[in-house]
Amino acid sequence: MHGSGRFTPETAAQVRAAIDRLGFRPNVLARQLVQQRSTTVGVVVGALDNPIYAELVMQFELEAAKHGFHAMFCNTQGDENAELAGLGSYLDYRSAGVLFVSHPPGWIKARQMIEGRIPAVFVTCDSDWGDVVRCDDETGGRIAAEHLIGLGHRRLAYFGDTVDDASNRDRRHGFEHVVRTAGLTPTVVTWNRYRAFDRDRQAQEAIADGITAIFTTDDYGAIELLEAADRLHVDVPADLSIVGFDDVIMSGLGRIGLTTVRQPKRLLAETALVTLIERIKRGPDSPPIRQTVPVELVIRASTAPPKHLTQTQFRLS
Amino acid sequence: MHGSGRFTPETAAQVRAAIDRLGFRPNVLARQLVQQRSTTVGVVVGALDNPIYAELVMQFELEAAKHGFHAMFCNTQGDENAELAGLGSYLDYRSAGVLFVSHPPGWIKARQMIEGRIPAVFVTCDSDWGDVVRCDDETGGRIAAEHLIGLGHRRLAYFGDTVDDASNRDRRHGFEHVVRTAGLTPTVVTWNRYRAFDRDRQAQEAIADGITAIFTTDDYGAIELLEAADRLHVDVPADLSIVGFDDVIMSGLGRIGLTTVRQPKRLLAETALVTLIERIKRGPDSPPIRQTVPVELVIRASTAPPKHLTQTQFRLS
DNA sequence: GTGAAAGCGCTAACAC
DNA sequence: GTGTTAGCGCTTTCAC
Repeated sequence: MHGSGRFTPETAAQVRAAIDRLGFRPNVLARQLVQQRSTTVGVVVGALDNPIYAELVMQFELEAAKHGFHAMFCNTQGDENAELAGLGSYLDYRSAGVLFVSHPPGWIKARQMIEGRIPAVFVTCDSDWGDVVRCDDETGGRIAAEHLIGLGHRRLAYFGDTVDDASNRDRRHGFEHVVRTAGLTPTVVTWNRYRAFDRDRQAQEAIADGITAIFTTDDYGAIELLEAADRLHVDVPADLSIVGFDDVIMSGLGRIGLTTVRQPKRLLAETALVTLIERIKRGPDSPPIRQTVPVELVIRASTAPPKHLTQTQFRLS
Repeated sequence: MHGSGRFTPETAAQVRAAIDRLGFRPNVLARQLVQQRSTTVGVVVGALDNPIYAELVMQFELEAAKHGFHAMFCNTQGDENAELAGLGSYLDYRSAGVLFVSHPPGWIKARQMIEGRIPAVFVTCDSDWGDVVRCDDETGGRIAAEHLIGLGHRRLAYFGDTVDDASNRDRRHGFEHVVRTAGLTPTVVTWNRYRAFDRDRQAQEAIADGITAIFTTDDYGAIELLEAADRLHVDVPADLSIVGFDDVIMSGLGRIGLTTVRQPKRLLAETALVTLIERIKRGPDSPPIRQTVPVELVIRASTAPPKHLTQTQFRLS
């Protein structure tokens, strides 16, 4: 039935009819057992209710299906044990690969479990053992800074996540580099996304300190900041410009209107799958593959020249 | 190793050590092949980038993991063939169950494929053959109407999706019932979520028609409507009150502030999994299980008394 | 080119 | 109780 062999057309037709009639479906478990390879790919994600992950994970599945793979997934919720349990089950299923969407909370043990057994590709985050597909985070930070400085801002801040992984670090470095090159000194603040009170205080301090523009490490943080600004009656963008990173769908809503650095989600997913397939082909011993995809600045309503500039212009006119 | 049998403690320790050393993991495929049952559950979802689905699907996986199941998923994107392909692979994997998160686009063929083979539970939508777990849509529509009428609105509209499935229908019925009982006549408009231009026109017509309050069949639509209102410079809630349905995380943002009927996502997922397990236990021939979970009105900034009322109050004072 | 047979890794049933 | 064996549903190899 599977390609080879030749039968009389009527036999083939009969068989096909029987298949349809009985609804026969080959048992994937049996096939994969004997073939010693599976079409399952495991996706490990922090939490699907974070829009950027949901968008990425959706693209993964779409791409996986396109290549004949079947997607499994688990939400780690930032919990190491949940992650290891998920990875364990991918091991048990003899998955063809695992896709990490965010920096694994239990990365040491995760490595012990997976390395050399299942091809792993890290998307949107870094790794010193698996393959990695990332966007050009450094450039992202740079264009954010260039945009803000171009608008006339002189007092700039970077608001970063408590987990300072390679992606966040590169975004910050790109940003800091441009700011320093312009002869300015960026303020760097780390804020805990789980503590609303602290966030408000930190936002307020930055503003009291004369900061007029903030680059955050992701849209999630940027939107939190927007909320904090609203609560503090700080006008965005008149009193404060904000640039995010990711470009989640939400950021494009009129009411949010976040200027941000767009990650090409579809392309990230395509590249991730192609990388995975390449890795399967090359085997575990060939050197790690590292891919970078470009980013793009999307200008919306959350950025504008700082107020003192607009006032000056007003006085001049 | 699996519970029964007794060995000397040292043998057990040796074996365990060997397992750890070699990283042995039982092959799930082999086990499930011989046991004739699997721990895979398939989730079929429209598109994960719709927040309500992402939130639900995340809860499914969390619940599934809690019960020892492993989640696979596929995005149908509203495409019948994509859905059938996904269902096919769940069949091939001999999945323990399939969870439908939205009304299946290819429901006739879907039924033919799945019914009698894999337990199916429909969450947030209806079905005349599988088990269903839904929230109390009718009551949801009612409390939305009661809230708006209680605020003093007299000209009310329901904005429904083009797919008028059982959930949408019940929400509308509940809404209409209360409105009519109050001696009023609701306007019903069906809008196509894929055509922004039409939506703006329809929103404008409703407002021109004197509508002061709209209940939409989901938050997605409500937020679209909010956007349309902003574009048309219609003030929400002063000129127009809006009530959604779902309570996605986004709706709780200060800038969105959508009054909405909350679906208890976690509870829906818990109930769905319990129902699935019950179905597996009972076998395919026992009658369908239907479960309902309660909803709750969440009042935010998108609803207020209609302007003529506020003006009257102003004149009176 | 076609059919029979071996075996993938595991579990369950059955003698010992 | 413990060891052995059959067999889950496929694919692949190897005679014919």
